[in-house]
Amino acid sequence: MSDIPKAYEPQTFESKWYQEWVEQGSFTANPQSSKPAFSIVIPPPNVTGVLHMGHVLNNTIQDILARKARMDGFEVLWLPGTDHAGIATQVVVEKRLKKEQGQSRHDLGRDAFVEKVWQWKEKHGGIIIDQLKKLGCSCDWSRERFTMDEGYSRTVAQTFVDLYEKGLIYRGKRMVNWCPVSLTALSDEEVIMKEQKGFLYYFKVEIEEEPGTYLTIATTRPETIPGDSGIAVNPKDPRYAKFIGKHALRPLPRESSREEKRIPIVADDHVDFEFGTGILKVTPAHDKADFEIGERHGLEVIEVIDAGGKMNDLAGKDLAGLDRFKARKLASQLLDELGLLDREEAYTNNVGFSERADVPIEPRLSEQWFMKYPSADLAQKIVASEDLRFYPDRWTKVYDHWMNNLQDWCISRQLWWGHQIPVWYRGDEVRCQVDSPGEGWTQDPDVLDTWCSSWLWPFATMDEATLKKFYPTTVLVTAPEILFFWVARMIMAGLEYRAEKPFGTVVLHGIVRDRQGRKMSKSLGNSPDPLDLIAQYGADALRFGIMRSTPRGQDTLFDEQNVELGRNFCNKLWNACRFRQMQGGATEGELDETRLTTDDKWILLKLGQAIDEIDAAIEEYKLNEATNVLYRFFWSEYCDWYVEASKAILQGSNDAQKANTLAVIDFILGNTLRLLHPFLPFITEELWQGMGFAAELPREQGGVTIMNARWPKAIDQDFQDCYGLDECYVEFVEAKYALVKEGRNLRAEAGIPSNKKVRFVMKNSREIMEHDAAVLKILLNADALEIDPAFSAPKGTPNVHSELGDLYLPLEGLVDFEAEVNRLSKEVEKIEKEIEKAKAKLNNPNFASKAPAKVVEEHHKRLEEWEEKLAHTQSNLVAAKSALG
RNA sequence: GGGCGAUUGGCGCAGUGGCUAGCGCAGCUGUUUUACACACAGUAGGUCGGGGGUUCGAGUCCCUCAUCGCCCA
Repeated sequence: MSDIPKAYEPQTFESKWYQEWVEQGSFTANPQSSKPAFSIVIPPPNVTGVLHMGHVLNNTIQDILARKARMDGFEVLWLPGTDHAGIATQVVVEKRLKKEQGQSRHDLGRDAFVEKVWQWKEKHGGIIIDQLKKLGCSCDWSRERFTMDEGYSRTVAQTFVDLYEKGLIYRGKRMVNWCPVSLTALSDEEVIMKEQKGFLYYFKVEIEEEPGTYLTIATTRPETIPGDSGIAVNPKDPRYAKFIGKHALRPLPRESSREEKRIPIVADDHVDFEFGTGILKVTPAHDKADFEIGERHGLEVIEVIDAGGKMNDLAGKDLAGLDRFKARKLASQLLDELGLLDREEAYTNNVGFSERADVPIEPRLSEQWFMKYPSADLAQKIVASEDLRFYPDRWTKVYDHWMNNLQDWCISRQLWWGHQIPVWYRGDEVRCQVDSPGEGWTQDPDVLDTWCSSWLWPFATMDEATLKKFYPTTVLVTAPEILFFWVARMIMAGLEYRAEKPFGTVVLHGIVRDRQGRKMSKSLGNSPDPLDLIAQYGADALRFGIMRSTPRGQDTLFDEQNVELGRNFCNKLWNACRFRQMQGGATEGELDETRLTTDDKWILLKLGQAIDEIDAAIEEYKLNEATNVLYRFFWSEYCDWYVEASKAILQGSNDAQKANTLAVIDFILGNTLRLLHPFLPFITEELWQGMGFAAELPREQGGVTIMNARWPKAIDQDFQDCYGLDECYVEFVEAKYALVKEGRNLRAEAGIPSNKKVRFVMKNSREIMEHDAAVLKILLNADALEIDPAFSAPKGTPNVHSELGDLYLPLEGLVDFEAEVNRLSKEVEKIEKEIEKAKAKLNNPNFASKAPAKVVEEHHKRLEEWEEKLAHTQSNLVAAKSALG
């Protein structure tokens, strides 16, 4: 590091170190290791995906935890991989096929299409993995897994067979959420409720038994009228009781015969009499609640919308062939023409949308595979008993609520890309087994929901030896969005198949939003490309920026400024190391207790405090807090105060003292680099090597890479005793620095530029040692600092009062007394207010009698301090006034 | 409709019932001083969403209302 560039240029070393780490095998987990295990499985990103800010946040957290654990002496496994993402991937490849060859998947046929998807995956599936490497993720790439790997797929199939044999998987004709664009069933979790502005159509039906009598029904979906097979009212609703058991005439299709139009009026408790007119049209084929009502009353199921969302022949001549939304308009028109449309009202309701295709789902009766969740009770208990913990812990309630309302899981998808269901048919025979029973058997064409494979991720990715060492995993880091999709299901799968929880802790982080709080999305164009940010600022800067701005468990409002701030921090670190290098001298000298200055003791104690705070923060997964402590310690405490103070020695001529200061600096920097390494892996490695810290250490303590360095130890009592680190030095040094601030303020008030050297006089009230005087001088940028306990200043000399004494800025006729009077008057006013407040409190007899003695005493002391300050300021004010004349 | 969360200087956030409510960014003023202008120094800016209550004492605890966000129906 002889030739360090002035500015921090991450591009010059980030990829170099990553390659080095991989070549050294630093990320590889050894199941035979005798060290304690720490393991994380990555939430596998979609194989079709590209890195977005959410991944950056998610993986940075995991990397911090993994790197910290390595430094703590754990054998770490961070297991990476990707997810085959059934619908998303199939759609991507289908679109491509259409564009490039003008073909649909049906033109190719199933086998050829699946082959195409594999080709696509081989070619493009590695993109996101490469991007994670750019971010610095220390995953064990030798164990990279894909949910469609052969071994993994087999486990998925075996699990299906097992649950089938246990009677937990069954096939049935049910109402499912159907996506008319993807042409597949979806699970409840894949349906997103969205508010939609629409209309409530009020239409009339005639009572068959009472010609001329009409009932008015409100519906949001008049196009489904041809599918109505009944009318329902609440039996407790007096308005309609007399119609129960009679029949209504369904107005559509128009061409139906009177007999075909005749539908029964039934009584059902589930009808809400507040909604609309309190009368419900029942369409069992196209609404889940209606289906249930239909079942209770034996109503016919009339399907009028096909799989693609178009009206079929049963919808009647007028509507057949139309898209469902066009049909809605036409249906209301037809009702109007028939004189049966009473009115339309604007109405906002919640409509379920397909998560993937972003179109309204169509409830549809179809033959699907369903799963009753295994080990659900245990899964609920293990979280309730805190044997498995969520951070932040409020998510336990959300989890619990979902677990209390478990619905069977629709696991079949009408796709080609995925794990084909291991069920075989020959004539009427059905067999559930992993491999084909032989000739003449055909496999169920459906594939499994992607989550029905990824729920096995924490163990299906590991071989026996790995499981033995690393299962259950230590922590799972993910977003609450997939608490039900994935986390809850993994818990159940883990308990069922490993008889053990899949992870001890779940860390749930927020969503990355833009500055205005909007979710980042491609269509809004508000999502920056992390790779661009890395190219511009460096991966470390991106990591630091996002961690520093991410409140625990709350959403992150992302602003590129955060990354810039991260870059600035790296630049500061870079230059602080550069400054050390420029002082020359050997690295890592021993600390000599007898030569430690008050500033040395202060910074060592501050380091100790920072280590304690960082340890505590990481322990609770408050990584932003840890980041902030690092920022504060390094920038404000070390650079702004300690380094500046150390110049009093480094620019002096005492070589032995200089060497000791350098030893303190090396001690602090060595610790700081290690503390920062999990957050900023690249720059810390570059500097660790460049500063020569690596050279002197054994391999397992950071000799080869900072990755293996030991996490800093707390500055414990032994250390403090050994180096005479008493808390009284913190107090003294902070009083010293407070005096510096006051003195600098005096200069600024007097309009003296910060680079102009001036003379100060200190009338000290406590003993000031030579070193401390030198530090005061350099920090005040004074050309002279006289220490004179008997100093008598000319009247009106600007001065400040402090714990260590009074500091005067003799200006010989240059004082602007008017400004001074102004400033001091304000000061007096402020102090008087504080005194009033303190007095009021102390004069309250209840305060004296009920508050703890310690608090009362503190208030007395505070009052005294204020009064002393007031006296001083007032005398200054009087002097300034008299000088003014 | 049910649940969860948020509300503290312009912005983003900290704040175990008790120091003068902190921090960072942005702002303003000054400075190219020998690590860093991606910097340094100084400085302004807040009756802690409203209202009640408990308490000697409330940003902090309780009740209530309001606004915003998320999840579930």
